Amino acid sequence: MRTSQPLPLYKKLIDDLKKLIDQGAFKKGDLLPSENELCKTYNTTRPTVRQALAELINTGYIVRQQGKGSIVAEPKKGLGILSVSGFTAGIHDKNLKTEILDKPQKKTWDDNFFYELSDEELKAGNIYFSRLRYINDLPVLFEETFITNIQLPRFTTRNLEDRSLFNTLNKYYQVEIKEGEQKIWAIGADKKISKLLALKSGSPIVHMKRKLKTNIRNLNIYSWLYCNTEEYYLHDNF
Amino acid sequence: MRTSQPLPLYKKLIDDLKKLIDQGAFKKGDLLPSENELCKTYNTTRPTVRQALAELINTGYIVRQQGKGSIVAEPKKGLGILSVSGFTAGIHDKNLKTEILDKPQKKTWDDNFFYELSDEELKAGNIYFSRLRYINDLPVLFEETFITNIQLPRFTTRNLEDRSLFNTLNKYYQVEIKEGEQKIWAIGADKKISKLLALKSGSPIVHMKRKLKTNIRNLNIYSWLYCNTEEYYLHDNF
DNA sequence: ATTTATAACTTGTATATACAAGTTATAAAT
DNA sequence: ATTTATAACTTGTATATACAAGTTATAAAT
Repeated sequence: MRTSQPLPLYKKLIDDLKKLIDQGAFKKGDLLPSENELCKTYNTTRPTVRQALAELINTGYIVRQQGKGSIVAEPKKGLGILSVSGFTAGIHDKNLKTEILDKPQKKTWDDNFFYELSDEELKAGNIYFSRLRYINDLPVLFEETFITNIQLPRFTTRNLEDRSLFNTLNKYYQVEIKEGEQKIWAIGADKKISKLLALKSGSPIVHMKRKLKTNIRNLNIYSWLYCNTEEYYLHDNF
Repeated sequence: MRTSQPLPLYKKLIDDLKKLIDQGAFKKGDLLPSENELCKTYNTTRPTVRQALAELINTGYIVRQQGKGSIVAEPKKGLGILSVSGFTAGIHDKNLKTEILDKPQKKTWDDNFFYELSDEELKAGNIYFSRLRYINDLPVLFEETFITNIQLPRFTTRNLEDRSLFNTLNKYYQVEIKEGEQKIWAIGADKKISKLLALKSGSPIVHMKRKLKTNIRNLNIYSWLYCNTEEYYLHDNF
């Protein structure tokens, strides 16, 4: 791979500060070093430092208070993507299980795919896989995923258990989710879905179709979700 | 009311540009005046202009492209709040109708209200109302709303038809939505809901419970939604 | 007519600086 | 001991400027 050009200073500052907060060096409520202190540390000037801090405000890492400083906050939840929550206690990692039903495989797009596809996407085809997620050994969420097959060498051999899809894309392929959309319906479970989710046929389930756009042109992630909400619900912070 | 201090220049720029885009003077895909042109018009310098443009990027009004300019975009939907969309054509204003079923009225909180309430909220009570929304004369969304009754004089006399709840709160009471959460289920419509939404009893509908926090302490907006998704779906951009 | 180079534009990153305005600890006055 | 003023800090807003780097229309060369 070609060595990429050096990061702009303000982006390095963003990365450094986010890392420090993520790692717990600064905890919620703590004051970040003042703008002038950061200027000295990074040998730069306030406009550059403030450019970085603006990004931390947007992503919810900090709030600023005039006269006081930059206060570390709870980072916002990611992108309005719904997570599954239980009615009672929080769901611990060990109560979550993911089963791969269809292993990642190269496919061509269906002729009447729900979303409109660009010519580049049509040419590239997709990588398809499906997963069934369990909470406390109860099947709760069936998910089919289509990823445009662009710049994803050896992806079909990756391990996608747990919550690792976004991690894998980010770590090995530098893919970041930029924005997206989701559509939501309530439908009656058909035969296949009711069997997967251990429900009576026709039981109300939440169906979602999502399109996530990434930082790489034409590389989009599409997913169809079918969720059993008898014991759990879909949850979203914004 | 006391005359507030003059708006900072960059905020005036934000307001002006947003207004121009909202009013359609610049349409999706159009190029905004270049930074240097805006500098001349407002008799200021690029850092100030860029401070304003940064805000427009964050709220999704524009995207910028190096070498080209600031391109007007589709503004992001607000705060991950789901809107109702049709399968076919876009929904025009005249196809939307809102019927007030229960007029705004002061109430006390239910003993086992779904969300936990602060002592101040319990003491203040709430303003309750319910609305039924139609698209093309089809009842699609039944919504019950509870607003903590704090600093809302004469609210029960306000007109809440159309999409004006947030506008009313903002315009007359300076209330802004800061953050929120939503929980989503698929349920079978009970007798009352199925009648309101003109569905067979037991038809799958989307049920949401939402809590929206505002800039005013203890003033929260709670709403229960019941949505008929046979002809339309809930839609969300993020 | 087509290709190539260039000039003139655009936004991206950065420095250097100034004063306004809010917060907080300290020193001075009572 | 308590109050008051001040100094030293913080972020907020703004000016002025410079060069890098991407885009596009135009002019020059072929």
